[in-house]
Amino acid sequence: MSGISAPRGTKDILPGEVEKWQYMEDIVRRVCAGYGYREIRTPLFEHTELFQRGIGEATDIVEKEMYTFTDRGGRSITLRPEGTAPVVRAYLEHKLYGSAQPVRLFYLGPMFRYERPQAGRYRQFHQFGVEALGSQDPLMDTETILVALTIFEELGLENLHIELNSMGCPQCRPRYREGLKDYLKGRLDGLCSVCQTRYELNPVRILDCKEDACRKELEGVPEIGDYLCPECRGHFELVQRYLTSLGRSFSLNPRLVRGLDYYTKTVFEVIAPGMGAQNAVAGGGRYDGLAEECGGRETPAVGFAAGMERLLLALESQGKELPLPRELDAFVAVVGDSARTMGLKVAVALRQRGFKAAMETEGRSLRAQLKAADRLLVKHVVIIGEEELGRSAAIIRNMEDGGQQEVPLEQLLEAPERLLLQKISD
RNA sequence: GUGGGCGUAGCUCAGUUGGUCAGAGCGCCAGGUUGUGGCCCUGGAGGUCGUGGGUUCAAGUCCCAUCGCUCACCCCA
Repeated sequence: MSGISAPRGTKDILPGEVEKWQYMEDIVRRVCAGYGYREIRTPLFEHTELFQRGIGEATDIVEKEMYTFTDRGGRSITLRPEGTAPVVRAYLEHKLYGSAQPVRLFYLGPMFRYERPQAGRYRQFHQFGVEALGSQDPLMDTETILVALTIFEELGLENLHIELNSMGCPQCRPRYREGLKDYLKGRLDGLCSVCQTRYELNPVRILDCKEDACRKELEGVPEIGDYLCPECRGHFELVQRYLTSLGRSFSLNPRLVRGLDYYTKTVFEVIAPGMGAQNAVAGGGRYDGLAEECGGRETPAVGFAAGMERLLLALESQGKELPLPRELDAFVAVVGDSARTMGLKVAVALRQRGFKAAMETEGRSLRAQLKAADRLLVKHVVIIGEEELGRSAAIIRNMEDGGQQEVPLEQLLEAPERLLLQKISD
């Protein structure tokens, strides 16, 4: 209603909502740490070139979704649309290949893509992700998938579906690409206009097209699985075997291609049921060629990213309520000017003892103060009025059961924990 | 970029074929209880009816434009 609102595709996360985010972030950090991953924080913007080279010119992200601008120094800058390229850049820039390999990293934060917003899609959205750099072991592919699944389970999500595919490597993917083009050559007229341009630029992505016409032409399309070189085939089989050995179910989807060019070998998505169009809560895979593409040494790596808004939506659609703890341990209510000073002392003493405590500042009636405390979901109200002050005492009122008792001020100031904790455990 | 739906108090919404239509519930503030929350009662604050044009004696109510929100397509988190 007032003049300025948050920009399209962005939103404020207000108290009441932000606690859910903190809860989710805590789980992400704890699980990642439990797998030996350490947090990395990269800039929110990078040189545009990083994403152009890393993600690939022919991708939707680079073609039409980046927030790119020229800074005052004439540099082309882009708000990060994803987290992997920046992490790889940091790994190379700080020569992390010099530390013990593989390097396990995770990140958490906002990403930016210029798209039309809709349910589960925003222009500023939040992802967390992990990247394991310096390992070509299929066990590492499995590990990153496990990290994702563990986090989702800790959050309480159920019935998640894993889709797996292999994109091959520089040895075998070109052969598949050619096989695909051979198959499509006589069918170009039947493809949508977008796919006709993809034919030359990035034919593999035609597999991913949802147009009916294209799907029809693709009915007998060769699958990459038939073209994988022995190395890629063996790698993919091991990833599957490791997952199976842990009792993890998944399905193979030969059409799973992913929108970024840098993937090699394993790719996967995690799908949440019942979420409508935007049902991919996480996606990732192996990207053995990205570091070289960024101008660095060859570095095999694998990782994934998960969308936090979508996870919250998935939790909501599954009826999972995230725990919302009571915010304040105590509210100090004061009646009369002289009580204000003592109330201030009491509030400070409570906080020094580790209690979360707020106090009355508006000079309202006791009734109004209790009403306010009630709405703040406070466990206890400490009441200090002229009468109590005269007796060097205060009242502690339990807002959950309505019970209250008068206690000496001295005790409240020196050792409040017994008074409040005793009440809490009741 | 394409297409559909919607824009009336903080929130959820009523407002019949244009003529007391500027309202209700909840929320908020205050009082009833001059020192005690949740229930109840009373009162109060709060809206250029998204914005700008147009039609009309008269427009939340019709028309156009515009902005915003929302859902879907493409694609992705």
